[in-house]
Amino acid sequence: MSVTIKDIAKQAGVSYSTVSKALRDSPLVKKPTKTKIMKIAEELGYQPNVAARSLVQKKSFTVGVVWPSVERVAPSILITQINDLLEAHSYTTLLSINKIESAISTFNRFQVDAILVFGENENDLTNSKIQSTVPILYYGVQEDLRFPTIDVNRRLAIKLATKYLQDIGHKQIAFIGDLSNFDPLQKDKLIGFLEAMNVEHASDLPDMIIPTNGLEVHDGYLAAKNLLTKQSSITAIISGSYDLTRGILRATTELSLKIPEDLSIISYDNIPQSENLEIQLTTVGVPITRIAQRISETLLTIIEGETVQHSIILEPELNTLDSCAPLSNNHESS
Amino acid sequence: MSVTIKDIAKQAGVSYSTVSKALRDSPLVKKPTKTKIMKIAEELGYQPNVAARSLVQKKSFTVGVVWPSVERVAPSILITQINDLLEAHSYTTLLSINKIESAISTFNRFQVDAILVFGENENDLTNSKIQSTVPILYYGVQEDLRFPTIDVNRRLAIKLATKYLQDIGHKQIAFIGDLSNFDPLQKDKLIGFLEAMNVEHASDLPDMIIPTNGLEVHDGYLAAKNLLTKQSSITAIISGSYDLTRGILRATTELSLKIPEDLSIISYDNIPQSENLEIQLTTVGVPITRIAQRISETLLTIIEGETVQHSIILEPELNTLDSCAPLSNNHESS
DNA sequence: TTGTATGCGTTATCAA
DNA sequence: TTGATAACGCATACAA
Repeated sequence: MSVTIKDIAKQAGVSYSTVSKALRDSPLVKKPTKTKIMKIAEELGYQPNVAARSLVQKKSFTVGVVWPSVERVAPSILITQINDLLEAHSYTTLLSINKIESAISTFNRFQVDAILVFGENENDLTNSKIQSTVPILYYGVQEDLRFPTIDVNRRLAIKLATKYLQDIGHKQIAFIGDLSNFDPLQKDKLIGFLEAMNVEHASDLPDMIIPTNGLEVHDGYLAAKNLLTKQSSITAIISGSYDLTRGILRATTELSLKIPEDLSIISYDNIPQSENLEIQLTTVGVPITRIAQRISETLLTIIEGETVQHSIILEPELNTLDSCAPLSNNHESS
Repeated sequence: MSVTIKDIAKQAGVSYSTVSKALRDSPLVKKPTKTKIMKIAEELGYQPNVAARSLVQKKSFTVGVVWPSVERVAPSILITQINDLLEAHSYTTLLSINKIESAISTFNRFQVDAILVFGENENDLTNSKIQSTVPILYYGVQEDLRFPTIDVNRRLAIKLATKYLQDIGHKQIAFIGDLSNFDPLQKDKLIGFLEAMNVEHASDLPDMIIPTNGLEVHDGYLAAKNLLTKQSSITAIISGSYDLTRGILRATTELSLKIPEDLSIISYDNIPQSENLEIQLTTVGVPITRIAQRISETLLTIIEGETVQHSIILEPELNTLDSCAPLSNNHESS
């Protein structure tokens, strides 16, 4: 049986409405009474009942996050950051790993103040009839045109990377990315590459597009090892993800290739380089902190009932560090 | 503004208490009235308000899951299964990725019916004063002696595996596991190995204990490749995790080793083999379905207010498939 | 500065 | 078979 404000009131010898005010730090309560009440609440281990509060306030100070694919590691850092940001505004986040429809329904019953949806990229179920009184924000994929969406411009990211390499003289540039599933997010990166390379189809650059069988470290390793042992004309690599890059670096180390002297590398990446790699990577992408920031802001905005831009696209930035070098002449002749 | 039973009552021309009964499918309401009400509720997109319901019922039909380290992939399959199992009993699960203390506090305010904690293995904060009106169940690590815990017997798992290999004639058995962090869960596996091998310390078997630098596929790959290229006396490998095993298999494939003819392998594993490996692995561990089953049951039991065994240890099973073979004489001589 | 009364949406008890 | 009403825990407008 949990303790209520009435229990505190009894202990403190005041009315329970006074307790309610005191706990909310209202100026309508004298300091001594307030401190006394606070102390008793503390002692009794009082926890305000969210149900009761949200019933009267019509607000739960809670954001529901729909996360149907827990297995995927990538968004987990993002979630953590969003959680922290929202917490600073005294919002709690709660996750549901149910299917999107049922999760949204749950959150509606719980009267959360907003819902953030991490879409499943696999199946775009635009047909599903989502009913929600609560405002919804999508991240990643536009699944439902009725609700605003935030996404990052992956295509431009890879395009930027490619152009940069071209600017510093590279022509033989390889793109290593996962094209094994029909993940539109991964495909988009390839398109950015094709655009920068000024070709229509992937088949126009058979030697420069190196598909992997997944997004794991080892996939990058295999692709790079394969590429670098048999083909020496490549002077730069663009990697579609951080994990692939780690694999690529393992391959170059094994082959005793020096970065950036023998090979330039740019990695698509959102995550600030926490792990100490052998080298400071040149990366391209939208920093995850910026994504988290923008999502949190937008969430708070739609909670206020204000409307937001329907489709928010976050633009990537190139972060030039040590893993790229201009193409020197002696390199070209090798 | 969401629709309430009063809105439905008005539409249907009945009292709202009748609506309440009808929606709960009470026998106290005539069929025609019931169907009529149901229909209107449907049309209006009615969603029952959990706050109001749990306020009066003192029950939210919700289980809170504390999951402070979203990044870790391993438990995610488990959570998914538990979620499904509980859903079948009409319970909803909600996850929190906050720190354990704050997550538990949140769930208390939400008046969930039970809390499941996936402990952080890194820091055992037994000292933290956790206040909870709601019953708690720990999984993995016993962090707080006041609450019941479910765990799997990793030590026995590896011991079983080792003994089995010994039974079929192997003597030169290697254990590949992650000992890089001070993760007690991983350490426990090593102890099982040492017990079966009948030695006190890891230093007694320098050539047979192969530590990796992590639990990733590539870590297993490196360890195995290193081991198998320089040391040929090993006839069997016990792998501390499924991912390590995948790496090990890549190494053996590269080295053209035949499993089980040239080398026997047993993998620690909870997950039913979904991925089609080249070979049907002999595995040891507690099947994840069994873990999920037991956790769900226990959760439901403590929700009923009944007490459960304080420390539940799930015992592993050996699942002998194709990756192990008795040690033949010609092998021994090689 | 404190206390009283009302209502949030729902279930449950009792009366009709 | 239906309807009126109290109660859940809390916040708040209003009275004291």
